[in-house]
Formats: sequence, structure tokens, C-alpha cells
Amino acid sequence: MSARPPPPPRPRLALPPRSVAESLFTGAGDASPGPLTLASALFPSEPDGGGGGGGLSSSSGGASGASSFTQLLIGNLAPPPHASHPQQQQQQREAEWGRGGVARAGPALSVAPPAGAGAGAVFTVPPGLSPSGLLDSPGLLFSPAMVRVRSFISWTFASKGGFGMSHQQVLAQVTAQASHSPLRMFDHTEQQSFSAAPTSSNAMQHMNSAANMAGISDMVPGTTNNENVAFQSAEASQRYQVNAPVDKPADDGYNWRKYGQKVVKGSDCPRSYYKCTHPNCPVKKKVEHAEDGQISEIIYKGKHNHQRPPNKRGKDGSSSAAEQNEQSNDTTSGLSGVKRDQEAMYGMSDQLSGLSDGDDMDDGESRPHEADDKEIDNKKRSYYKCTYAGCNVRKHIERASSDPKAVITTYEGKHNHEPPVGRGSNQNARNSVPSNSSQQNMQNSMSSSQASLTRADFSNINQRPIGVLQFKSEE
DNA sequence: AGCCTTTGACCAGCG
DNA sequence: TCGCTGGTCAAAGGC
Repeated sequence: MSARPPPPPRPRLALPPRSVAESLFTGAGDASPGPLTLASALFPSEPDGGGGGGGLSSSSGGASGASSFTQLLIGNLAPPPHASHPQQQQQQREAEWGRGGVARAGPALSVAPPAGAGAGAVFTVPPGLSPSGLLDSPGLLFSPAMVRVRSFISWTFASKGGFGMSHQQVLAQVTAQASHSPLRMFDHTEQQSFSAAPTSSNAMQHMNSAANMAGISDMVPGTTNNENVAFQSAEASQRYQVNAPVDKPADDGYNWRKYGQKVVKGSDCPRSYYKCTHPNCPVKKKVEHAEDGQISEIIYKGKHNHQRPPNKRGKDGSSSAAEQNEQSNDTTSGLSGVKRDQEAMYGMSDQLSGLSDGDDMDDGESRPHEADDKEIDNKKRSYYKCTYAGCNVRKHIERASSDPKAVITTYEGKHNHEPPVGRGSNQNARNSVPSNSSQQNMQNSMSSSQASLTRADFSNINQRPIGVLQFKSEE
């Protein structure tokens, strides 16, 4: 009944051992550019010609204002999308799967990137299109590929800074990283926000243009080894997406056995079912692929009743992100109880790590981002305060003792001001928002659970980039 | 040999 | 009750 003729084999690409774009991160064995360097490269602070000053300022001046990752996410947000939105429908489906004891997605998640990713197509950001505009383009929501790109850009943009790099270079990195499957994380509100954001024709055009230039469709084969994995909470309405090898979804550190595959209605792409191989472990996960076969979501069900299996390094050539993260978490005292609980609940905590604080470019907070990894090391248990007058937001950055490259960023408080103009928010996108009040509202709505996205250091190709989203509940 | 994936069949929930 | 659909089982084969 449910069985259907075997679907055509998924397109695969023989990827080169190392892409050019990848080399951008790895360099020639030298230190990779720091987060800020890359981020700045992505969106140089230069006036950037048109687009209303789209680029984020790469200025390191703490008081000069900036946009945090969170603000990037919410900065140009609009009211929630219609319930009929595809992603909401998806969420509903996932929520349904969750009935009967599905573990709710916690605010933390990380994934191991795919083993071998190749360089995808390179796309450029059209002049005048600011990062925010690019990221907030509603159009991204309608294509899994675009979602992937957007999320990736969000992550990349937020986590990297840089100078002296062209848009193309940065975007090449973006593309490459998309293939390298760093964490993709979507907060439900974020999705709603940008999906409902007024469509800026320019933004859309730019986005389409960028997408076309990016060769998104062409990227499909190139990213076949990746998949976007969504870890969603039906209750918390939070979604997390990451890239992971299609054939081996989200190396989260646990061992999974595929026990079924089904082609879901309305899609030619199969849905795979996995069980944790640990004896008596009830955890299952469902992996869905988008119609283009590129993007999928992973929905976890249940809770691991065991420790993550030992290092699999010997098996796949590299330790899983989860493992790395586990150590980080184990040594992280800055994690909120909520986070810990959720991590424990989902058995995902261990997946966390490889954080970096390149995220927020931001929030007008003083930024430690300029610091390279060495500096970060030297700044273990560092505190930063938003420099905006009257704003009491603080950021705590700590480095996991077990992983020199892992940094955990924790935000405390919420900003009582809008992102400083010229940094973070892009004017185009901003203009596309009906009013600042809505933006502020969104910001406020997010304030209770500020997210901190960090990135792993890419200097070591063997170290998989891992993103960590950390929410901190505030009363 | 053990573990995994594949895949057709079966089962249960729902309208 | 029936058909549809999603989820699961389990044999077979591959690595």
C-alpha cells in the first residue's frame, strides 16, 4: 500500500576533496580569519553603494552600534505568517508526530556537518542588497533550497566577520559552508517573522538574483550530501535546521539504524525513519527531504536513556560535533538551567559546541569578536555589556575548557533600544518593514529568549563547524 | 560476523 | 466499513 516503486536514485555528486571555497577557511594551513573578519567580509562596512547602506559595519567600536545575530533575525521582522505557510504546515505535521511523547525541541542543538562537502556554486550579493535584505527576503521561505541558503547565510553572516574580502569571496564561503553543513537553526518566530515580512520587490529581486547567481538549483546536486535537518518543537514552536549528509543524517553522536523509509504524500522524496541503536533506547528520528531532495528535517522523538556512544573518530575519521560539544557543555557553567534541561531532554546537549561568538555583529554591544581564537582563549569567563545608554544587556562569553575552539555566549537581559543605525540592520530591509514598532515588538518578543549563535573555528578543516543556539530564559 | 540499508508488507489511526 | 496515509516490521542483501 504505502510501498511504492523504488524512487529514482538520488543524484549524487562526486565532490572534490576540498573546495576552493573551503580553502578560504582553511587557508594554506594558516590561521583562518576570525569571525568578525569573515562577517565583515560578507558585508563590508563600506558605504556599499546603494541599498541604503546595507552592509553591516565591521567597525569594532563597541559603541558604534551593531546588529546582533538576534537582531539580524528579528530586525526586519514582520507579523507572523499565515497559518497556511508551508513551514507552519510542516511544523504542524511534526507536532503531530510528536503527540504521544515526542520530545520537545529544546533551544539547543548542534549537528555535525557532513563529511565531504564540495564547493557549490558561488553567488554574489548584488550591490545594494544588504545582508538583512537578503536574509529577510520572504522569498526564501518558499523554496527549501532558499531556506537552506537563507539559514546558512544567516548563520554565516551572523557568525563571521571580516575585512578585505569581497562579497563574492564571502559568498563563496557561504556556499561552501552550506555544503559543509554548519548548524541551521530557525526559531519559529524568526520564520514567522521573515515569512510575513512585507515583500520588498527589490529585496525579492535581489534575492532571486542572488539565488540565481548562487546557482541554487545547481547547488542541489552539489549539496546532495547535505540535508537540512530541522529539529522542531511542537510545543516550543522552535525549529532548528542543520545540514548533514543525506545518507547519514545529522551525525549527532548517537548511532542510528534506519528501519524504514516512506514516500510521503505530496512529495516524491522519501521520509526515512531511524531508531537509536542503543539497547532499549526509545529514541527515534524522522528525516524528511524536501522535494528537491536537498533539504530535509530531522525530528527527534523520545529521549535518550543513555550516554552518547564513545568517540566514533576511528570510524568516520573525525569526532562528531556532538562529542566535541558534549565536552564543552560538560564544562560550561554558564548554561542556563533551561538549556541544560532541554539538552538533557533531547539528548542533544552533547551536540552542542563548537561555538563561536561571531554571531552578533551587534546589538551595540561591545564586541569581543575582533578577538581571534587566541584572544578568546585569553578571555575565558569574559563579560561584555551593551554600550547603549541605559541598556543593561550583558553578554557572557566563555570558552569551554575542554575545547579551545568552543566558545559559549550567553546573553542576559534584553535590549531596550533599537539596533544602532548603520550596523546590523539594513536599511532596505528596514524600509520594508511597516514600522519600527513592529520590529521593536518582535525584538521584544524575542527578548525573553535571546539566542546566541556561535560558530566553530574553521581554521582546522578537521574540526567540524558546529553552531550552537543558546536560549536563556528570562523572567 | 556484525551492523546497516533497502524495501515490500503489515498495522493502526483517521476521516 | 472502507480507503488513505503514516509508521513499523522484518527478510534480504551489502559493506
